[in-house]
Amino acid sequence: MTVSSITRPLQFQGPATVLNALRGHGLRISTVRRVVVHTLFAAEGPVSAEEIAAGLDGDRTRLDLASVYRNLETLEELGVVRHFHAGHGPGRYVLAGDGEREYLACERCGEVVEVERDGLDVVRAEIRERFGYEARFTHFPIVGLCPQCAQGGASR
Amino acid sequence: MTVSSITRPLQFQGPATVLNALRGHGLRISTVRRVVVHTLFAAEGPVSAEEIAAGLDGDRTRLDLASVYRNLETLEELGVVRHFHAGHGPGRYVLAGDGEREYLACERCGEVVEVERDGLDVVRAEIRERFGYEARFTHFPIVGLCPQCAQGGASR
DNA sequence: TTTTTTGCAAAACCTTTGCAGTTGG
DNA sequence: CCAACTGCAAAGGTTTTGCAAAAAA
Repeated sequence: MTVSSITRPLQFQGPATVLNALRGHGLRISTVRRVVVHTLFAAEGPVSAEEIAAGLDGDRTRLDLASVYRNLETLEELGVVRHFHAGHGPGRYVLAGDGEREYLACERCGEVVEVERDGLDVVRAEIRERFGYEARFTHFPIVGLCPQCAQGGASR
Repeated sequence: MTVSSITRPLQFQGPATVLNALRGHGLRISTVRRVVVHTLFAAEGPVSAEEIAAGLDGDRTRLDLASVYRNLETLEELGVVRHFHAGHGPGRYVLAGDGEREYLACERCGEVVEVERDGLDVVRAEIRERFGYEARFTHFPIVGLCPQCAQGGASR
């Protein structure tokens, strides 16, 4: 579960920015909220609710999963966070803020690579022309085999 | 949940062909098995295990869901069936047999269109060149907005 | 009769929800 | 103080699994 070329959001440069935004919306800064936000900033890429609950290093007192999900939902409504589903397994959450980044997920090893903005525009255009579909890879990214797994053999 | 341009598999032309194949593998032809196979042939496109269990017309005695899943797994191992995940909700099962057809799914209305074989080769090539990823749309199809929903406004 | 398959119940996994109690402002 | 938030427990949706009973060959 590696993630490469992760860039930082522009709109929210750090936990403090986000917490301020929350305050601005009449929301409160609870301990859980603070930890969730900090964890998202500390993460090196998309993380699951479970990873946030457990703490990225497995240390720290566990957060309640339900509270994590509720917080992620709140943050998503504010445009601070978004999530996507890459294959089976739990959803993955990332800081949003500087546009809708897209990902390619490997269905064998779980690796997720971030694609630079507009990287899939050509693909989207092709699909629009041929099928009339408006492909959106932000919530359901493209799944396939990463370069390493593609060489190594078939899929699972 | 409409599906257009569905073509019939080549390798297994009808329920009987499949049942023979099953027999050939030392498997037994139970009532449930027979019904599952017939339902797959009667379906006009990808169907969920639940739809198979309930019967396409909602009539007929319900099949046990666990048995349906077990049968689908068996049929998948034999290459008779395959399934994919289009967005949230249950997996969808289709007859396989004449190659890996691919689908485009609408994340708003649930519509699934079948893409003619090789229809996404250009897209795959593009992704391979740019990112080194071997995209596979057979198990996790492209999700987006169908022409109708794309016109109608934003997504859910 | 033997081996496969079923039916039911339970569980696993991810996520949401209800509610009483706690906490932030 | 009061609304927002938490923690826990329960439930919802999809899929899997265990096991004794039933059915296929």
